[in-house]
Parts: sequence; structure tokens; C-alpha cells
Amino acid sequence: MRIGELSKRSGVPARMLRYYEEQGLVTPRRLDNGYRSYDEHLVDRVGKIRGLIDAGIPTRIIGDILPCLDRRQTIVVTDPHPELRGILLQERDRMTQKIDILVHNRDSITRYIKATDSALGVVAEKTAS
Amino acid sequence: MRIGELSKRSGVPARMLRYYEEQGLVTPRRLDNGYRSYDEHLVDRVGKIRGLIDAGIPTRIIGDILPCLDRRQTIVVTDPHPELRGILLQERDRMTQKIDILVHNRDSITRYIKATDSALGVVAEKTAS
DNA sequence: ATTGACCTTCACACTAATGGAAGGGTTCAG
DNA sequence: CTGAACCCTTCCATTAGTGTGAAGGTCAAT
Repeated sequence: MRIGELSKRSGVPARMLRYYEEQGLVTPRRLDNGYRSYDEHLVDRVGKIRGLIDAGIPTRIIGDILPCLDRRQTIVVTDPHPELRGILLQERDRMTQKIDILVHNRDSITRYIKATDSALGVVAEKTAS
Repeated sequence: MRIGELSKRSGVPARMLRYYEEQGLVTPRRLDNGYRSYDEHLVDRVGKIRGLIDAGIPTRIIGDILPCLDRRQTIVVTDPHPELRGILLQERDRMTQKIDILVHNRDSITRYIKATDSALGVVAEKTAS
């Protein structure tokens, strides 16, 4: 498919799809006329990319970990660069840390909402009575 | 305490502490000589701020939710602006979404590491034999 | 009184992610 | 053939988060 369709289907602006290509995250083929041609499995890939970017992972790192994220992957035993394992471990820990922070703060927000709700509920009851 | 000490204790560069102030996230008192004076509880606060920024939450939003994050808070029934509840709900959902994505990808990475490890383990065994 | 370690503001600059416009091809439908 | 709707590249702009440096004030210790 061409960039417009991928953009529609993935919800990612075409501008960003070109940017991801520039960053080496997706490498569409080219048609004879120079148009980008994305094949099906890239829909999923850009979905992952968006998710990770939204979650605060920079593209530089996404590029490192993306190849390891595909289910049904052929494990790359011929490791392109040997520091990969270290990078992955480190990045996994970073993600765990982010998760913990997000969970904690989300729960705080939830508690806050509940508290205000019940407080207002009481007010509503009182004013209603 | 002054900015240098807070910086050391929180691990956040003084430059950033001034930036957070500019963004309205912390409002230190001022000494007679113009120096910023932070009191104890702000150590915690900047910790939260850093965590949230690292997790990909923009300061603008942190400013909204920060007041709701303090344990031992006085619930602000006199709601400064009435859209707050909506903002909080929306932001909480965003955070949940981020969490899900992070968890999913972190687990993928973990699986990948395990897979390569055991693959290399086999190789090591074979070469060792 | 000078030195050194703080602090102040202001300003310039960089990166990452994104938006957008300019100028120019391609394709297709009418 | 012409217009609409795509696509291309290149360049410029903006925002958030940072780093860094200049020019200067404060203060404690020598």
C-alpha cells in the first residue's frame, strides 16, 4: 500500500511515516514512480512504534529493540553488535521503572477521583435532602 | 534548602529546577538575597516530576495532576476549574494505555533475552563439549 | 580584601518530534 | 486535456526538555 493508506489505517500522519523512515524504523520499498510501498506487516510495526514513542521511548532506542519485538521472529544469533544484550537489559529495566511510576501515579489519580466523587456525592445528597 | 542542595539530593540539575519553576511546577520561596529556598517536602515533589517527565508526561499535564498526587492531601472541593475531573479521567486512561504498551513490550524484550540466552547456552554447551 | 563556592538572570543553541508550505511529478476520472 | 487527489523532496518553524556560558551578586573563610 502507499503512504496515504497506511496513514489512514495506522492513524499516523504521513509526515511521521516519512520521519520514521528517516530514523530507520521502517524501510518501505519504492515503486517505479518513486512512491513508497508498504507491505501489510508494516501496519503493525508502525503501531508498535507509535505506542513506544507515546510511552516516551526515543526513536533511537526503538530502533534497537524493535527487531526483538516481533513474535514469530527468527532469533538473531548472529548478533549484529555484541552490546545488544546489555542494551536490552538496561532498556527493559528503564521500562520497568517507567511502568512503576506510571502505575503509582495512576493509582493516586484514581484514588483522588474516587475521593472527590464521594465527597461531592455527600454534598449532592445533602443538597438533595 | 537552596537550589544546589536540592539538586544534589534529588539528582535533578539546578537548570531543570529553575525550568520546573518557570513551568509552575514548583514555587520556592525567596531569601532576602534573592536565592531560591526550597522546603523539605519539595524534594519529594521534584522526584515525582522527574519520574513523570521521564515517563513521557508533559509538564503542562503534570501541572494539572500534581496537586492530586500528594498523599495526605486536602481534597480540593472548591474545584479551581470544573473540567478537572474530565482531565483526570482522560489522563488516567492515557497512563493506563502507556502502561499496557510498556508492559507488553517489556515482556517481549524479556522473552527475547531468554530465548537468545538459551540459544547461546546451547551453543556454549556444544562448543564446550 | 581577595578567593572560591555559591547564587542570580539572560541568552543562545541543540535534539527530538512534529507541522506545514513550496514546487513539482503521477494517476485517474471526466 | 484538465482538475483532483495523490505522491515526491526540501526547507523552515515550533515545542519541550536540556546544556552551557556570560556577566554579575552574596557570603564565608583566609
